[in-house]
Order: sequence, then C-alpha cells, then structure tokens
Amino acid sequence: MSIRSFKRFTVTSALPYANGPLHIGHIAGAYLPADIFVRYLRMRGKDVVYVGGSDEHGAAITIQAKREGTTPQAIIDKYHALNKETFERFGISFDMYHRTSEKIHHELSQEFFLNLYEKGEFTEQESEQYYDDEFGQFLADRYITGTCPNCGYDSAYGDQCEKCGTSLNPTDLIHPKSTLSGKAPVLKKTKHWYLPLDKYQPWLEEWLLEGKKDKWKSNVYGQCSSWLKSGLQPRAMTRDLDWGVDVPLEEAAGKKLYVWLDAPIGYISSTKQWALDNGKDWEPYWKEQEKSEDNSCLVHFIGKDNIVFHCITFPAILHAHGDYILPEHVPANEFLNLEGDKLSTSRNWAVWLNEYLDEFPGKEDELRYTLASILPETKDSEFTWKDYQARNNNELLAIFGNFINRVVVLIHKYFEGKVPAAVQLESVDREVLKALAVYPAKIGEAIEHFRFREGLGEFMNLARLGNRYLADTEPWKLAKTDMGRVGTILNSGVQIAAALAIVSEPFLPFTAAKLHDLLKLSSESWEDAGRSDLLPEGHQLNEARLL
RNA sequence: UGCGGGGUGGAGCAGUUGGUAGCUCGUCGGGCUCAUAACCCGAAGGUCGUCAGUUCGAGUCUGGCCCCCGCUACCA
Repeated sequence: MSIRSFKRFTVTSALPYANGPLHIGHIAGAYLPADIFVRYLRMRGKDVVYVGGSDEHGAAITIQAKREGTTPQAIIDKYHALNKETFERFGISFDMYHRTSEKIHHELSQEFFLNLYEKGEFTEQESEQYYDDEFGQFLADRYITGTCPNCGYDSAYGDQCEKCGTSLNPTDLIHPKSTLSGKAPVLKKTKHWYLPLDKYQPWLEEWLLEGKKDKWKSNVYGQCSSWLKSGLQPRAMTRDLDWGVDVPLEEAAGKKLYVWLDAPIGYISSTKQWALDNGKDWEPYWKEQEKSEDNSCLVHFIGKDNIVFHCITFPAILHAHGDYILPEHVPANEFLNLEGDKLSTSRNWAVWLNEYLDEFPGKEDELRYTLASILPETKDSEFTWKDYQARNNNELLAIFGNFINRVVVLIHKYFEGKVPAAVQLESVDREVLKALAVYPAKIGEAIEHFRFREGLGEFMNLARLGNRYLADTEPWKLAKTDMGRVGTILNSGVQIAAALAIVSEPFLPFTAAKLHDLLKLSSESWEDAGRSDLLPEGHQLNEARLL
C-alpha cells in the first residue's frame, strides 16, 4: 500500500525525556526525518497532524530532581520549556508539542488502563521486590548492584553481570546494594497488573510478521521477529513510584502507570490538545473509521532503542482497546555517533542543539543539511565537524547556493532582473526541462519511502543539472552575439531555481523561504515544482543576495 | 550465552529476483570565468570483514569464525 493512497496522516516523533537538553542524536533519530516527511505531505496538500511532546514521568525525572536538589516539577518545567523552544528554533514543525504531565494526558492514560482493566485483559501478580528505605521506592534491576554468584565480580547489576555475562535476578546477588542510597535494600511485597503480551502473540504474528514483512525496514522487522520468535512474556503496566499517572484503582493507591504505557498515549493526548486548540476533531486521526480507506496513516518516528515498544507493546495495547488504528510505518533509525565516539549525556559528549543554535545563529539549515545527509537510516553513522564544514562549503553552498546566485545575477546583468522570454527551445533546453520535470517525483518517491538521504541527494542532483546546463550553454559568451538565445537559456535556468525553491522546503525550510523571497515565488505546492513556466516572462526578481 | 542490524575504493553511502561493482566528498589532470576560490569534464583508486561451500558464475545464496552497534535499563 502506498503512502499516496492515504488522505490523512498522523505522524509522531518519540517523546524526549524532560530531564535534559536535546542533542544531534535525537534530531537525526526521530525529529528531522519526521519533519521532512510532514513538510512534504503538507506541500502535497495532505491532511496531516504532527505531534510530539515531553515525556515527564518515570524514575528518570525523580532521580534527576534529587541530583539537582530540586523537585520533579521544576525539572520538567525547565526542560520542557527549553526543548519546546529548541524545536521551534530549529524548524521542527510540530503541530502540537505537548507534555505528559497535563491533566488531559493523565485522564486519557487512565481511561486506557481502565478500558483494558474492565475487559479483564490484565493479569494480576504479587511479588517480592527490593525496596530502598531511604529513597522510599522500589528498585529497578539496574539500580541494584552486588556480588555475582557466578564469578564473584563485586559490581554486577541486578539483571546481568557484565564481567561474566550471566543473566541474573536481583535476588541472586550476594550483598545487594541500592545504587541510590548505597545501602542494602529490603524485600517488600507488591502487586502489579500485567499486560499478557503472550496472549497477543498469535495476533502480532499475523499483523506484524505477515503484514509488515516487506514494508518495514529490516532493522525494525528483524528486531520484532526476533522478539516474537523467542516468545513474548507478560509485562507489568504498573510501577511503585511516586511520580507519574496514578493507577485508577482503589487497591492500587500510591502506584503509577508504567511510563511505557502512558508515554505512547501521549501521542494521542497531544493530538487531542491540538484539536481542542484548533477547533478540530481528534478522533479521525486515531480511531478506526467506518470504511478502512478513511483511516489515518499512523507513522512513528523513533530511534532503534524504542522499536519494541512502538512495534509490539503499544500496538498490543491499541489492539486490546479495539477502537484505534495501528501504526502503518515505524521508520526507526539507528544511532548517530560523534567524532568516533558514541553520544553520552553523562560524559557530556554531544552537540547540544540549543547551544548550536546560540553559537551559530542563522545556520539552522547548515545543520539540517548535514544531518539529513548522514541520517542513520540503515546503520549507525558518524557526525564530525570536519564533515559538517565540508558538506556545507562543497555541496550546499558550492552546488546549490552558487547555482541560484549564478542564475539571478545573470538575469539582473542582462535583463534587469526580469525573467526573459524563451524565444525558441533547442534540444539542450528541451532535454534539461524534461529532466527537470521528473525530479520532484523522484524526490517525493524517496521521501515517501523514508529514504531521506536519497531524497536530499536527488535535490542536489537537480542543482547539479542546473550547473551543468549553464556550463554547456555558456550564456555569458552568447551575450555578445545572441541575446535571444541568452534569454531562452536563462528562462530555463530560472525555472530550475524555482523548482529548487519548492523542493528544498522539507529539508531546508529557512533557505526555501529566502529563496521564495529572492525569486518572488509564491507557490509552495509540490505539484508546481518541475513546471517549465512557473516563473513567467517579465516576472521581476529581487536583487541577488547570498542565501 | 542468545537474538537483531551492520562490516563494500582515503571518508560517507547504493547495490532489486546471483552474471566479473556504482554514487557523493576528498585526491590528481584539464576546461570555463556568469557565479559564493565556486561551476563543468576526465583520471587514478575497491574483488566487496574472514574461511569454506553451493553454482557455469556470488558483494548478492548456505555454514563457521572475527569485529562494531543495539536488545522490555533514566539515552533518538
């Protein structure tokens, strides 16, 4: 099924934790590709809503608050505001950037939980888990260290010993210790509600293994089939935490919903908020319609670490609920490394987006271009400053920017900035216009298949086509003898520039706006790109200036 | 330990259903001078992680091994 057959799109980007700033890895993983995709869809006239927001729940937030000596609320307020603003400054065009601490989200999450609870979907299970008295909370496996019973290594984690590789349970550890307080944890009984993923296994095998076989990227499909092959286990949907969405049951007082239950629901609550603010109806974007061809196309942009939640857990929840559509595509990316080393928040090894925007004002598209050309679509990729510089100087400026400048300068020089007439087309002209006409479709095709690097490459090839055309025809030589011919060539040349103004928008929105202004081009419709009469004879251009 | 993704000229990447490797950048040489020391043309440079196998023929299928990244963790 082609993207084109859908008339409505619901596009999401992973909700970043509101416990720190955004770095280029986040952007390359889940935000830039999504932004390119939705900008393209909008230009194609599609009905699309692009939602995201801050994930403000989970132990990450409370621990960060304790570290900074402040409250969870202060942490999420600080980073939500910072990240929301950073996305805006970078041109990530969310229709709604919401937050999971809002009431509308708590209510919807509880509604989901109760819906499944009342259907009897959950299984209940009581168990003993380690509890840190000083911090007053139960401890996730990774928060407990101790001596490995297998090899005697004294810093083994509660789930695995990194020295000998043995899988462990926290209770296997000799001399267990909480990583929070450093003290010995105590065992305490607790009850939780489990989503029986094993029960949905047959359905998942049909929907995913059979239904998505040749549609999803191999990294995504492979990961999912691996999970399904090894057999799914029930997964607890509640946690013993003091920060999050309350479990809406009396007997669960003090317990919260598991963050991976409420976080994806954040996409839906974000859409609800957007609809409220804009006088729209949110349901067609999420719910099954009477006719399946009226369903929205749901696309989740994420990084590879989130594959299992978006492809298995969340679809299982949506399926169990019954009223909702399922993800059509989950184009997960791999990871981006920096200068040969993996990004690390704790080691402060990253390019922080807000700092980049502060230090390089007006250079949003330079970073967008570089990241778009190295998106980790099939495997981990590498960002280096040397590469950033080379791509900007040798590709973006030299090939694209320079071509635009050449055309505009020549038209001002010979025709006072007015688009000259195409007097008589010769075969070179016809060939170049023919080639021009197919580029928008090629670029669009790549974007629709989530091959953003390829789309960007084709965009640059269009600029190359323009440069080659000028080099072949040499209008600056003909200016001495045949001004009619010069006019014809520059007319074709400026049509290429106009097409570039349109097709650059998903990748380089800031540059595209400047280019529209330079050419006094009003159209932002993808269908107009590639026309050979987009800028008519006599159309006045603005003064040449560098993009 | 198991599983998933990846390992292609200096760098970054493509390589459909198997038939002797393509692209961008960089390098070298040439052309042009309208243009942001930019543009255009051409050349050199890989035998496709590794070992073995299937086949008339494998980067492309099978098996073993090595390396990198990841796997219901507070990281896209």
